[in-house]
Amino acid sequence: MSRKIPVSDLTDHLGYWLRLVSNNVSTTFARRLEAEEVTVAEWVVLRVLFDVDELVPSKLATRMSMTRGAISKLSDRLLAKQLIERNDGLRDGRTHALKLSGKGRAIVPRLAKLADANDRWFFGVLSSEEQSVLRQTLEKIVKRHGLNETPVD
Amino acid sequence: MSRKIPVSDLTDHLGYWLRLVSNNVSTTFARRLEAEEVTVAEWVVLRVLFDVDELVPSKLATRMSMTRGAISKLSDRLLAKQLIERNDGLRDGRTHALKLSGKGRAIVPRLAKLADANDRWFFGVLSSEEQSVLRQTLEKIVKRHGLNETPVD
DNA sequence: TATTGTTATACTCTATAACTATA
DNA sequence: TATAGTTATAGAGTATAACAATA
Repeated sequence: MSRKIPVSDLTDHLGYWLRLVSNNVSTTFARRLEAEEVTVAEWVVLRVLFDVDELVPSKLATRMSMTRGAISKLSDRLLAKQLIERNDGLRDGRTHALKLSGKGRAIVPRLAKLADANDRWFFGVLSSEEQSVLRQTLEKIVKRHGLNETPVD
Repeated sequence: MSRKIPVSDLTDHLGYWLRLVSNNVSTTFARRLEAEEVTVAEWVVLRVLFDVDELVPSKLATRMSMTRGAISKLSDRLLAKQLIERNDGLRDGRTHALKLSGKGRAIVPRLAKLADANDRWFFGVLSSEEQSVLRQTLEKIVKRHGLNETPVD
């Protein structure tokens, strides 16, 4: 008698469902951000700078778990859009500090509202209890695997 | 008196935690797949074809919620790797059927084991109950928002 | 005319590595 | 030497649109 080799289905994996939902949340958020001409990665940079005032590119790279090259291109775009500024007057002549421009600081609260709305829209189909459990579960995975980085894509 | 404008934090959003975990799950899975020289998107195509035997590119595009152009490039790569084959003998002369090659069919069980291992490794930090609840919650979001597509990135 | 698949273009993000300037 | 930032290259994904062949 022949016995079929068991091959798991795509939908057998939690990673599948996570990816399906996460991609949709991020893509929808990206569309909302388009109105402000900002990408998701750019939003993360702006929101981080909103709190810390000044940050050198290498710190930003670590914080966002992106390469220095990627941060360089990202900051180029933000500088071109005049959403951030450079402070070249640091002691260490190799580096410089990135900080929000007035325009950049002004836009962050609007972007935050878009993020709020996006989250509400997607997760509003869950009860408060379900949302709370989901968050705890995700945070547990993050903590157990040491995923401290800020995701951007 | 001045009152600070409340600006939500990145970590206030469930979308943030979802993206953080999902990106790590997918990136880790992508690294495992590198050993078989297959990308995540390619894996999904192979796994879909494993069940349906034959599928035309436009159906695949719908199923994976990718554009026809993207599927075209993806199938080019899979053809070059000889993991799939084309059947050009369809009634509709504009299209053709994609199907697994012998090599492609042989590799799917191995890839499925990699997917299993990746999922176990990531979500094994959760109890069975937590895993079950997480899945139900994600499926609820998918159903409520009509996200029927198979994610690929 | 509409549809299918291909191709071209452009953009974002990823990764590696070479390169310059400075420490 | 090592580090910080930039730049180049390549790959994979996204999207739009033009195009040829066929329905």
